[in-house]
Amino acid sequence: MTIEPLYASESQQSSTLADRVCHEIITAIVKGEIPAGAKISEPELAKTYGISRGPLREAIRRLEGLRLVERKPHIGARVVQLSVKELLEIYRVREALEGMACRLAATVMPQEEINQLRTLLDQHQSGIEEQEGQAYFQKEGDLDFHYRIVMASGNSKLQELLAADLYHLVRMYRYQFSLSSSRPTMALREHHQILDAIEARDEELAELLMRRHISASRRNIESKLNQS
Amino acid sequence: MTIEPLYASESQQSSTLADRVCHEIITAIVKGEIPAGAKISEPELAKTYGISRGPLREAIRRLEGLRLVERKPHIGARVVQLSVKELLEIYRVREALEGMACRLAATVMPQEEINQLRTLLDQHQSGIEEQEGQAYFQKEGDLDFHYRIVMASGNSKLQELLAADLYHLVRMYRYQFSLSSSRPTMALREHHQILDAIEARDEELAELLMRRHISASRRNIESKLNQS
DNA sequence: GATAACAAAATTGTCGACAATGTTAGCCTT
DNA sequence: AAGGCTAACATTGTCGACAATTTTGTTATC
Repeated sequence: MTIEPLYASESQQSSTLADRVCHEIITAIVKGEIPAGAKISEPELAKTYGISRGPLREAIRRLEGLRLVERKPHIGARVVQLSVKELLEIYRVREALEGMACRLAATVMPQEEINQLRTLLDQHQSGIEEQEGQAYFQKEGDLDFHYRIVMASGNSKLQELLAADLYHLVRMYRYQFSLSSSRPTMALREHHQILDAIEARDEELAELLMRRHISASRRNIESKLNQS
Repeated sequence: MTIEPLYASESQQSSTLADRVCHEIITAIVKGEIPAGAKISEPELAKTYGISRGPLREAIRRLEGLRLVERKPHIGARVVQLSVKELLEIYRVREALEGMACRLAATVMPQEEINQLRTLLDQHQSGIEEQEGQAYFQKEGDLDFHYRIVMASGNSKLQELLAADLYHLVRMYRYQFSLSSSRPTMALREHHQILDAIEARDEELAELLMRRHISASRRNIESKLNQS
């Protein structure tokens, strides 16, 4: 794994306890170590991370803004409860936003970055063939591709809404339901097609392919979860 | 003014100091009482609102999540600095998201709500004719229309991203630059056309008109700010 | 007069303690 | 025995004080 997921670089130590613990809790929630719907006990978490309740409460306030927890005054905070309806809503929003991101990327993404991303896709290919990195691809690799497209769009608001807000929830849903593309080969081919369109500077096709790609993921999830 | 802006109903007292003060600070920032780029002094603000620094810091953490302030460790928080580039980026994002919201609203918005919204537009009309409510329309009325469309979309993620996050910034930009539709009559006509399309359950047209409406606003801002 | 090093002040970060609210368990009444 | 009241407990909300870091102001040197 030579190229690391970009968003994992959030793991910088940020010199303040509240920020550091905030990232740790995000990871814990995303990976399900703190299960969905669980109550967040301030004294307990404070002890777990070895900090006081002050910084911890600040961290919880940020988690609230990220929609990872829901707070009720004088009652406490709970990890957000997952619903299939909301997951599908997120995918509809992603369709609109990432379609736009992809169109922008087709215009402004430097050739250098395109080459790097192509390399990343090749690594995903190897991972799938060897069956060893499949879990990685399912859980993180796919989103890493999307992440880079979004960052390449050059629209900072788009970057904030998707990469800083929505993607935490998407990752969480994937870990929880342990679903997400049971179609890694197909998804990877679509990634290549999208990148081809970007490299060809074909805005319209790039947007279309991205929307179709996300739409396919959504329908995949839909059928999987409806049958159960 | 019989129908109040819906998002103004955030002014509920939320039984905890941090939440209450958070809303107060949001209003102060949006209206420019705390000017853009200004440093947020914790002791000073704490004294202003008569609270301790604990809840205040929690409030600041939420403002950070709303992108209304930027925080640097050990240095402090500053009100976000406005840039024309970002404002235009927001409008591009709104084009995508509100276009989608409008398409959804065309499908699911109850006739009852459509009628209410039509009444609201009539009030805007009176306000413009009498020239008395023009300032209101420019600053809040327009966004209130958009707010209701978004809420009518039924997609909770869309509602969160737009109404809970982006709209604070949009309102702030409008107050700061004291710009926004110097074309209230034209904008109002477009609002009616959009509502017509929703009432006719014409998804495609509704989305198209909303995108065009926001795009026109953006170009209006663009030309205004480029000439200066 | 300008610059660098140092010291003092102010600000942010963190903590522990107290107050207010919500929850729970036990008791009493019906 | 079931339901409601009460009191004890636990948790959240708030505060003031202390520690760490940055900024500011001063002084001495070049």
